[in-house]
Amino acid sequence: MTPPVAIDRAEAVRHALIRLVARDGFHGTSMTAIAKEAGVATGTAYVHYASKDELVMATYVEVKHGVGEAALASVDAGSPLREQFAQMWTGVRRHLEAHPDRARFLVQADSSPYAAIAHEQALSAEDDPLMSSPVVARLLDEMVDLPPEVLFDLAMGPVVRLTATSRGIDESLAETLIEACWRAVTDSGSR
Amino acid sequence: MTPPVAIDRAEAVRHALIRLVARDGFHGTSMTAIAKEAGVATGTAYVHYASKDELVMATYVEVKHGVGEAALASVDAGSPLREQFAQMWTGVRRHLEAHPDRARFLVQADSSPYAAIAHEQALSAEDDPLMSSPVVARLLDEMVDLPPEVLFDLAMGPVVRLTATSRGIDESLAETLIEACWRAVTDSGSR
DNA sequence: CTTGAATGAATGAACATTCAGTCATAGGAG
DNA sequence: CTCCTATGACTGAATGTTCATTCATTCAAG
Repeated sequence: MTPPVAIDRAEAVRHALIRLVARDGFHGTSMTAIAKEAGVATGTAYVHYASKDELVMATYVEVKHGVGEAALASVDAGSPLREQFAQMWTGVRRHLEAHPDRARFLVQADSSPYAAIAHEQALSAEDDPLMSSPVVARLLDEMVDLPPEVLFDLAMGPVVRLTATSRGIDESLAETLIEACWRAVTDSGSR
Repeated sequence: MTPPVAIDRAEAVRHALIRLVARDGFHGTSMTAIAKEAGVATGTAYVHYASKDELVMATYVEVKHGVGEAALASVDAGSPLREQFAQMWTGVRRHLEAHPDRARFLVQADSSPYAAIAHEQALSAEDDPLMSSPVVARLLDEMVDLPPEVLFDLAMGPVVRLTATSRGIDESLAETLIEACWRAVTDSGSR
């Protein structure tokens, strides 16, 4: 008769970090505030993470993974590539619309010095579900000759940044934007 | 016989802020460190700015203006629109390559809560040299039916983010990217 | 002499991190 | 089954540091 769900305090701390960074930025988010938001004592965060930086890293990696999974989960491998692209895009859109705090956390973490450190350490490539997916590999093949990170920025950057905004994305905006992003990374019949 | 250039300490403080945020992020950049980097006393920053937030705002606005001016300065009003776009893009690229710290500062400020506050206060529209330019207005007219901020993100976002990166942009990457960005915001002969 | 920029030591608040102690649980001994 | 002990998550007050901000004072220029 264990309790139906033992509280995962490490997760509570990570999610509190996401919420506070989304609202107040990295400056203005203290460990004290995180612990309070998570409903946990100050010391508890340090049971699970050696330092604030380590907590931020772990959270960043978790959020990135979540986005990657959401992207892949919505792709039907039988569809044409252009269709697969729209499915991925929409998968990410829905995931981030369901978790707008993660979008806001992500854009800030991605453009902060944390991102550089994280990519050196944890996200080399095989750790990233997107990079190691054959579905994505086929899509990248179809695209313009540009480094993968640049292609990601062109293809998926706008969804992430827009869901992080108060504006949000309605159906018609989504449709127009998917087309714009596809056009950017693809160059069907030119030159 | 005034000294050839009286030191503009307010500017020195702003530029120190940019350098430190570029290296260490907003967290990890203290007023003490800024003053030291600027070669002034701690109190001096407060002679010119009422608070750290006000200093950040002023710096953010200055950097944005600089990018806007660099964009416009390189446009030849007689060229075809597609050409004007490339000129603007290249103008921004060169400006940020000459000041990589500003690129790194900009991406961080733009995705932080500071950006939202700044846009409420100082950058309504008529303050933004880009938004009030007829050249830009004609370009926006030519583009896909999307909100101006989204068009900016698609058209110029990649330059800013890439110059903020260690990777940098070589000539061939620039050419390919300008085409990609133009394709994104424009939809000449489709449907 | 007056004015206002510039100074940097001083201040109190807020910060990240620590740690001595509490408590719930698990497992072995009886 | 009951008791005892060991384990480790959890706590929050305490620690020393660093922070943003202040202000009495100096200084240069008019």
